[in-house]
Order: sequence, then C-alpha cells, then structure tokens
Amino acid sequence: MMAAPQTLDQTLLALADPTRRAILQRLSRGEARVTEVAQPFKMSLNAVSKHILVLERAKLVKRRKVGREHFLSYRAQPLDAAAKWMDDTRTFWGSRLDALEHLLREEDENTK
Amino acid sequence: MMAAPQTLDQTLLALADPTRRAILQRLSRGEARVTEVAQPFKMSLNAVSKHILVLERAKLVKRRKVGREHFLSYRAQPLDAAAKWMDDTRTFWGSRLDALEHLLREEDENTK
DNA sequence: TTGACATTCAACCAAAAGGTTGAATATATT
DNA sequence: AATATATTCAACCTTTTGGTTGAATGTCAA
Repeated sequence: MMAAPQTLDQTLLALADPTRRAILQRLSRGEARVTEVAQPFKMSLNAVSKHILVLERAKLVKRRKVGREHFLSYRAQPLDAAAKWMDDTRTFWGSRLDALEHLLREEDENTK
Repeated sequence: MMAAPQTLDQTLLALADPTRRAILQRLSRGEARVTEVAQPFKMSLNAVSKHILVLERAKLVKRRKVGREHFLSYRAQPLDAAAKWMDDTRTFWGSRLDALEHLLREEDENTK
C-alpha cells in the first residue's frame, strides 16, 4: 500500500531539518526523555520540544508518558515509506535508461 | 564519501513539497522545457519556475539552455545520497534490535 | 504543603517559503 | 524593425517555521 502523499510530505518535511535528524539519530540508540534529548543542543528546551512535536506528528517518534517523564522512541515505518518512495523513483530511472546512457551519466556524475 | 549535511538538507527540503516531487516525476519520464513542466499545474508559470530553482539548487535538476528554451533533466545523485542516509539509519536499527524485539515492534506497528 | 522538576502552552518575533503580478531580458519569427 | 515566445527578476503579500521568554500544568520529593 502506498503512503498518502500528505504523510510523505510530513515525513520529508520533518527530516529536512538537521536538528530533527540529530534527534532521530539520538533516538536510534534507544529511548530517551525530552530533557535528555534536548541536552546536547544549544537551543532552548522549548525549541527542542517543538521539534519533537513535529517528529511526533510525522509519526517518526512515539511518546510514552510515565508520570511527569515522557519517553521518546524512534518509529521506523515512515522512514521505510519514504525510502520506498525514493527507491521507486530511482528504480524507474534505472530501468528507463539504456546501458550507454547510464554509463555516460555515471561518467558525468563522477567528474563533477 | 558521505554527503555534506547541508546538501542533505537541501535535498530533503526540496523533496518536501508535492509540487516539486511532481516535477521530478515528470522529468523522470525525460527532459522537458520549463513551460512544459509548468503546464499541468494550476499555479503561475513563475511559481513553477521558482520550484525549479529550488530543485536546481539541490542539484536534483540540471538545466541545459538552447536559445531561449531551457531543457530540464532529472539528476539521480542527490536522491541516491538521501536514500543512502535513510538506509544507513534504518540499517542501524535492523542490526540493533534482536529478533524478538523486532517482531514485537512490527506487531505493534501493524495494529495501530 | 512546599518546593523542585519535567514538560507543554501561549504570545511574540524574525526569517523563510510559497504564491501573486508586472517588468525585464533574450531569442525567435514575420 | 516589430512582435511574439520563453524565461527570469523584482517587489510584494500571507502563511509557516524556528526560535525566544514567561507562565501554566502535572508529578515527585522533603
């Protein structure tokens, strides 16, 4: 099943920010609380909190509340979907170009 | 070699817009002029021209000028790099989770 | 209960994004 | 030379984004 384009939008938009990608990297090493996630950044806790909200809306992050602490974890599904979209687009190209064209393109790509 | 994070930013930002993704889809079927690319959209030619500039800055589109006509073509490299970043992030997870955890996560993912 | 802690909410601000229209530039056509 | 075509540039507007600070909320700990 193909992801709704709106979802893809949200995913890519969420990923198009280095802070948010860094947050995901952090979470890819395991669950963490909001404060822990925010710690390495120079910006305010509030700013990070907002970034987390964006990631949450995009379903890239899931929140589990325990008392006053919110534990955040990485969710793979949207990234999988985005990767699939990319693969599809790229695969299309691969099958469209004939061998010579493809070779020339690589050539060009490498000497840039 | 790893892409500069700035480049990844540009790539993902460029992709995080349905109009621009549609433009790329169009170009994945072959070269086209600016006017041709703009034709299906409801927005003004100028708006599309701006989108193309964004794609060009992200090196997702290359421009070849012939007289007054500008021929646009799709470039695969940045998408490749973005896909690689995603794969890397995802692969990390894949190798980190043990089989049971992984299974439970999938389970959870599917019943949401 | 008083106070510290974890987190969000709300209001605000500057900068960027995405669109518009109108003018400019360069090339083709007659 | 005059006009039409292809495209960008420039100015403008509105909405969104990414950040700030200060207050509110809810929970733990003394």
